[in-house]
Amino acid sequence: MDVKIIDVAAIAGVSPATVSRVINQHSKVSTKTKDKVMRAIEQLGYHPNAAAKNLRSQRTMTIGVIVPDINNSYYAEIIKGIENIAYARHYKVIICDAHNLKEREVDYLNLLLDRTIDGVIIITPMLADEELFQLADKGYRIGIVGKYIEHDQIPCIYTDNVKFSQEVVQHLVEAGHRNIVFLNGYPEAIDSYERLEGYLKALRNHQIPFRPELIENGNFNEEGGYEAIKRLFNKGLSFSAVYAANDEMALGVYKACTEYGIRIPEQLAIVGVDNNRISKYIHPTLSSVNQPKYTMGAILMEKMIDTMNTNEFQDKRVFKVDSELLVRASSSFKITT
Amino acid sequence: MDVKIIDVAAIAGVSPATVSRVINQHSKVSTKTKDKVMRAIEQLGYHPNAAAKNLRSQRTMTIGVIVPDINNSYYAEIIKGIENIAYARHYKVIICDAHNLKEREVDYLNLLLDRTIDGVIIITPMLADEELFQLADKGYRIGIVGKYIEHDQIPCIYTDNVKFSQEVVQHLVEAGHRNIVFLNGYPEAIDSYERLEGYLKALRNHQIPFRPELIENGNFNEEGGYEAIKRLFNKGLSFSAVYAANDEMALGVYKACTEYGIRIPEQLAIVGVDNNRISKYIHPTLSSVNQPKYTMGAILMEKMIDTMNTNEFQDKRVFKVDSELLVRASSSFKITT
DNA sequence: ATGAAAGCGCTAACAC
DNA sequence: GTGTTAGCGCTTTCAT
Repeated sequence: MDVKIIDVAAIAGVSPATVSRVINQHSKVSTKTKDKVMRAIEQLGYHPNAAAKNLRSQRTMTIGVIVPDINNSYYAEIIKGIENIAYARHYKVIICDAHNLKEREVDYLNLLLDRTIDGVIIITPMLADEELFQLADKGYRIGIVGKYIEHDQIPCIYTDNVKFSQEVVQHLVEAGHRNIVFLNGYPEAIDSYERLEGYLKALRNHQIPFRPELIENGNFNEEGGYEAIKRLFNKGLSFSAVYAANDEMALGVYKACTEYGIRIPEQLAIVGVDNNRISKYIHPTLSSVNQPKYTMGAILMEKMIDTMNTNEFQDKRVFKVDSELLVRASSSFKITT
Repeated sequence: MDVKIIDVAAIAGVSPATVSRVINQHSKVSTKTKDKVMRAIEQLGYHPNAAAKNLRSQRTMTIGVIVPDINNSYYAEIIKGIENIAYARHYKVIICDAHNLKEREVDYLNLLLDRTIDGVIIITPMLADEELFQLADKGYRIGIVGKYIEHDQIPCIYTDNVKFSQEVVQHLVEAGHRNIVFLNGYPEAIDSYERLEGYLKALRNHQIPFRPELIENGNFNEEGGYEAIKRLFNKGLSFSAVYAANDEMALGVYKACTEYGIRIPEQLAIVGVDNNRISKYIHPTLSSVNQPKYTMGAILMEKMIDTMNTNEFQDKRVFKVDSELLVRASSSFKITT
């Protein structure tokens, strides 16, 4: 832009300071001068220069969002929640696709250090908690979606993996299953071990003996789920149900079943997690756990903005939201022993 | 950050200008001083302040991307291409979800005016070409994905809707269909009328009479496709195939077929566009046109960055990429008359 | 209620 | 090859 605050000031016959006050609603301006200034702004088509503003005010009104994979509808929905609140509060969102790479996560975190962004929301971080703590301790604003964090400066929102996992297993047990495979993601991921924990707890509650050979790793993706279940099939193990730690892996199980001629749900029941849109369309429809993704993004963003503005956690820091098991065809067959 | 360029300069025993030169690889620095400076930077943990840099250099190294809906895998894939190039070229990407609202598109475009971003890529813009021209004429950098634009300062990339539409219809005709429904999106959308144009051309080529009553609008979404095809069913019109201008609407057709007990593809053949991931999973699998989404995003971003840096279109401005019809089960039944 | 003036931290033009 | 200096355009004391 060529026109700057001093030009507006000249036209309006006031000082740049006054123009600034008008723009930033600094109350202490008479209605008359405010009008003059507004007219001048209008007339010149003045737009405040963001960089100058940022430099002077030491904030950018921009939040970074580090997401493992933007083209995964699970994350996209969370981003949608974040973005929507951002828009309403006049914040901008810089999207950072980490491609599931820790290195990229770190790279993007550096935007904090050079003040490109005022804060960052990390969705299911790969970074160790310790590393996040260090940044927070230095005063950088961080928020976490999808994981509980033990640091009083880091707001976080997550869902109770253990709880819904127990519900999944209970549902399967009630349908008559006692030999239930658990397909987990990468073992380091919080979502993996918490879901595993729920699985184990539920087995215990129902006095079903734990068979470690029924646990397999599928890396949270379709191919991984496909390979994992094939390993189990090939070992000749007996089981009548699969609880996959996400829908992608469940999709892999479908594929393997087609190849092996195994009927779902009569011969094998399947339950996934995420309520991926595909789960409603695939045949048979896939039972899955639905998480309030949009809400998680929205709530955390709201909290981030609030704490950045007040510099205080006036109340809640940790948000735990409930997920819900949606029973569909893939697990709707009762077996009798 | 508390440490600034002058602090580094002091420690290294040089001037701030030299430090700046080192940071920005301004060659004309002796290896010795460069080393000293690097050490000082390291030692102090110095990070250049982005706002100051932006203000001084009049650029933000940030590109805005205005997308109709981020939680649509079609767009998400394009963004992925954009984002990946941005990362490689050290650009940041501000994501702007227009929620299919022209008003929000305009809002986000304003980021250009206050120099928050150096340029903006609009994916299938709602804004009239004229309005885009005006911005470009004022020197703002704009790029378009998914539409041809007639302005020598606006790079654009798009796919040949007319061409692949003809292929779709030809495929259907070869399978014996002569009464083919065309489900289009909102009529104003370029993708709608170009696909319609291809449909009409193909009919002409095959000397099939055009029946206007076989054209219905489905607004590019599942619900719209569902309603549209129901209107046709209810009118008692005869047709044996549906060409839906996108997969979402095709999904709606599936739903209606289930309700009406119509078998796909024996009683009704269906072809969509976008190669939505669901098309591979739904039963029967949906024939669809695959667009090189990722590539479109990547190529355009590359072009944007190049032109922003050289201030010139050294060569190509318009990119036309090919799409490909993927024939699946939903249209794999030959009928004989 | 308003104005004057001092920077925010950096880069680039000009010296040397 | 390196230093000096003058801003980039804005906000914010401190006066008045």
